[in-house]
Amino acid sequence: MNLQDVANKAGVGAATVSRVLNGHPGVKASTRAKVLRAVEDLKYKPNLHARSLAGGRSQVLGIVMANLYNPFFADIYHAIETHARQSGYETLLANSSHDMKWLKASVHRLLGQQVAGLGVFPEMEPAILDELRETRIPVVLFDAGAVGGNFTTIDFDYRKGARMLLDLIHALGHRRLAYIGAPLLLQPTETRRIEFLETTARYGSESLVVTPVDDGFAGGREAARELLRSGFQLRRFCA
Amino acid sequence: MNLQDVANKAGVGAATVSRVLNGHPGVKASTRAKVLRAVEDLKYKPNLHARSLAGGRSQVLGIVMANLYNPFFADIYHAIETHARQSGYETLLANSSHDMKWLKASVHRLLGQQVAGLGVFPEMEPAILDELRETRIPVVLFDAGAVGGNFTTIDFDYRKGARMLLDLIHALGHRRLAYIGAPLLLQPTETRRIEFLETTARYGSESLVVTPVDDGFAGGREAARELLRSGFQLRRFCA
DNA sequence: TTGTAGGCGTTATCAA
DNA sequence: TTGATAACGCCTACAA
Repeated sequence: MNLQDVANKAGVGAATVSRVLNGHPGVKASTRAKVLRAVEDLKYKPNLHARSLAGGRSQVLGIVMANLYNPFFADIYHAIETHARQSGYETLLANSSHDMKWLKASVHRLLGQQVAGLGVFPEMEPAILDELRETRIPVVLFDAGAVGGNFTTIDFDYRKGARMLLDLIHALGHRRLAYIGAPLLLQPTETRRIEFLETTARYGSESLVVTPVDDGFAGGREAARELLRSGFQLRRFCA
Repeated sequence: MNLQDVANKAGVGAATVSRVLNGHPGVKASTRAKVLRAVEDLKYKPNLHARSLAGGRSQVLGIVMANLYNPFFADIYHAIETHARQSGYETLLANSSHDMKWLKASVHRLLGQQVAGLGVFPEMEPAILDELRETRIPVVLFDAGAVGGNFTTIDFDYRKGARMLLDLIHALGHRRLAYIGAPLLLQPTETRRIEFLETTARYGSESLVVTPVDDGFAGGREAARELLRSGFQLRRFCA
């Protein structure tokens, strides 16, 4: 079931069908109608592979995430998708669960898919970064430090963010604080942990740091249990 | 940047490069080495669109989810992806945020992508279902009732599940129960709500049903607030 | 063991 | 306003 079939059914040339399907101007209204009816009748669906092969560039953005479990990343992905749509882009998700091998494979797959741009959130090996730099396609990195060329990066001031949060918590009257950090010792986690310790010390608040093994719900449970064992009762909730 | 370039660089024919890349047998070791070196030198990445156009079949499964925010669905997607990988399949995600228009578009996109199979989790219009039935490609539906042909469905006994949960809660000694339901009045939600009311009545437990407007974190907060306003204090946590 | 050529379904370029 | 026809990059007989 291809373009030619539709063209035959409508009694026109393949090029005309293509023009109608892509909204090109200069097609007589009656011809257009014939084509559309044939498309409808045959329930024709264009082959997207052929389309992007012939067309050249695509309107697809490749997104690589480490862990969609994490609502934080799910949130980011959702935002990206929404904005991409508004700008007429599709979105292609590839998640490599904290595994460098899969990450590499995912990036290569996305490149093979001829994406127009790439957004990468997990930490990357320098080798892949170099490879990406040579592709010349726009890449947005997350927390990757200073970069240039076709690279853009989204960086955060984790230290400041943590301090603002702790100030708020202190202002709300809380004096006994616990910090649950991600299991992987990434730079952002470390930074937040340090800020937590320094700020609670400055306030003279009681503090406790818990680092679960798992980066997910199991880790959360584990951390909560350890917290309770350590004497952090949740009295505040009980009025 | 294409097969022919690699072939030229390696001093062989395009077909040989293709054979090497696809692990076909019957290529002299020395030739294979030459090709691989050329691939490496040129940092060649095969065009996946051309590949699946020429190759015909694809090893890609299309998955449509309503809401990746919801950890339940994120979990399911993750499981699908893991198992698909183990069976040599890629996974293509399309999420249509509870919007029938996007759902339809997503399904069409996936079909255009020539997926080998489809997994659809949001509820579908009968029209799309009919369309899918004619494509002849295997489709797995979620809670879609009895189907046949190329359709398979995963159904749940929500009633029994709810009862088992309530029995457990009762056995643990709880006598004051609240039910927070999804905002959309889907069949499964309704079924669970009814079972909740019947079982709590049977046990003579105190019960309350809350239905937030939003299907997400905001809805959860809303529901929790309403719960607390209604006198459901969380005393059990305070020993 | 390797190369040549035809075809996959679409878009784009010409003529007509 | 249309219709052939040549790419697009790859795979796969078929030959050599």
